[in-house]
Parts: sequence; C-alpha cells; structure tokens
Amino acid sequence: MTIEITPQNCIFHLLAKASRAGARHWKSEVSDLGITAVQGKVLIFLHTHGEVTASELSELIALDSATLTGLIDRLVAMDLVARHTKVDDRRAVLIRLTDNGQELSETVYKRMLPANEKFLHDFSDAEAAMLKDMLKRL
Amino acid sequence: MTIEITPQNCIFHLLAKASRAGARHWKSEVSDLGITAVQGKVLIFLHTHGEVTASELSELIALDSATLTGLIDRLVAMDLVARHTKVDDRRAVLIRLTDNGQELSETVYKRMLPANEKFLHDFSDAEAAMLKDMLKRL
DNA sequence: AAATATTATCTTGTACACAAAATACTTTCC
DNA sequence: GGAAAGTATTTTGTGTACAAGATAATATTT
Repeated sequence: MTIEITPQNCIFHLLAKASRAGARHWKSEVSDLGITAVQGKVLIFLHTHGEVTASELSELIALDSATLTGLIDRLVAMDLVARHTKVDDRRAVLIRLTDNGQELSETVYKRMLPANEKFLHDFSDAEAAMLKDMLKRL
Repeated sequence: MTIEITPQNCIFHLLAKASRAGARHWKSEVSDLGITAVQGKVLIFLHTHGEVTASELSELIALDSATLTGLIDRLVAMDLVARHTKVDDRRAVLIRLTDNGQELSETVYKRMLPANEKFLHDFSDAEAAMLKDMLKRL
C-alpha cells in the first residue's frame, strides 16, 4: 500500500506555495510603509542584531551574498540603511540602520508578532510550534 | 509568559528559508537534465495532467500568469512544451508536452518520490504527513 | 447587432534568488 | 617581505515572482 505521490503532494511544491502565500501576507502587512516583504525582514534583523557585516546578514537571513548586494542597494537608496567599511577588515562592509531606518524598523518589528498570529490563526499554539520546529529541521 | 518572537522564529522567514532549501535540493536532483527546479515542476504537472490551459496551469502551481509566460517561453525554446490556441476559445492557450518533453517529464517524474524521501529523511512518515497537511492549510 | 463588460494571456517594470567570475583586501607560508 | 592562498563583497547573467496595464477574444446587455 504505497502512497501515490502527486505533484500536489510534493514537499518542494508545498513549501514553495506556502512560502509564497506567507510572503504575500507579510507584504500586505508592510506595503503601506513603502517596503517589500524581504526589505521588512532585513529591517527586523538589523533592528534586533544591530550593526552586522554583509556576510553575517547573509547568514542570518540565509540569502546569497549576491542577492544581498541589490537588497542593500535599494535600502541605501531609500535612506534606511548605510554601508560602512569595517575598520579592522577593510574587505568587510558593515550594514547599519540610519535614523530613518531605525524608526521604521521599530514599526515593522511591532507588526511582526500580530502578522504571525494572523497568518497562523487556523493553528493552535501547539500546532504552530510544531510547524516551526519542523521547518527549522529542513 | 508570552513567547518572545525573534525574526528567526517568524513563520514568514521560516517558510522562505525552508522553501529555498527545498528548491536547492530539488534543483540538484534535476539540474543534470538541463532544467531548473521550477521547470521540473511544470513538466511534472503536465505529465500528470496532460494538456492544460495557461490559466489552469497557473492555478495548479499557484503562480501568477505573468510568471508563467516567461516560464513557458523558456520551455518552448528548449522544445519541451508547445503552445496551441484552444479551438473553442481563441483567447486561451493550450500547453502541451512535445515528444522531447514527454520523454523528459517521465524521467523527472520518476525522480520526484525519491527526492521527496531524501529531503525528508529526518522525518517519520507521520511527521512528513503532518508537515504536508499543515503546509496545505496555509 | 453595437456597446459594454468580462476573461485569458502577454507586456512592462521592479524585486528577489543564485551561480560563476571579478575585485579588493588579509592571512599564510616560505 | 613577497608570492600564494584565502576571504568579503560586488558584478554579470539567467530565472523566477508579481503588480499594473495592454491586447485580443468572448460573453452580456440593451
């Protein structure tokens, strides 16, 4: 009695679909601030971690450093973050919130928890915790 | 005793990260065939569903029709699928596997189950089923 | 049947996402 | 101390991903 596997039941497909649904939801929660979903995520990471290098940030949000370059470029253009050369290692780039970015990141940060709960409103606390744990194991 | 929410515990972040990990895994399973992860997914859907319209396919894989246009363009350029105008509705475009595409889609389809199992090898059958069910609910 | 609305797809423009190569700086090794 | 190896970031090129608007065909209304 093997389970027939359909494309709709494929884990890669289910993950991609759920992830896109999450991105759309989160985007709708921050788009009034003039930022994208990923930009909001970056602001939150900088809000909680303070100044980090590009590679540290790349590690944190699990994105290629090449992707980060463009992301940071746009945030710099919006005057939300600034780049600084690290003093003791001139290869590294420190990324820091500007005053504008600091202010905005607080707003975005405050919206994260409610947005999470809203997105997971069909799940019990135990279910939500289990889902998150499983996702972390992948 | 509220749970402190960190960006690392944010469902949107966890979904995005897991989804990208899945895409990388699946890509590594099909890249020797000269196709991308998403292209492989499209081939599988066409393999199991036969000829479908662009909007049906867009519904199936939950992608914007604008995204689909480029995807199909590339698959057409590779001679894996072909576009045909639907006879009874000349607005609609039927998408069909070519002979090459039919052959390749069988190979890709055969790899889906093993790839799923490999990606989920840390999960019991019950856990995997629960994860998939939860993802479908989002 | 002509005007209007609706639907299916494509186009355009912007933003991720990553591989591979280029650049610039540091460390290591001799 | 200088060549080689290694590391941090950016550049280049391709491929998703989606919003908004354009286009073309169909359906509806009058």
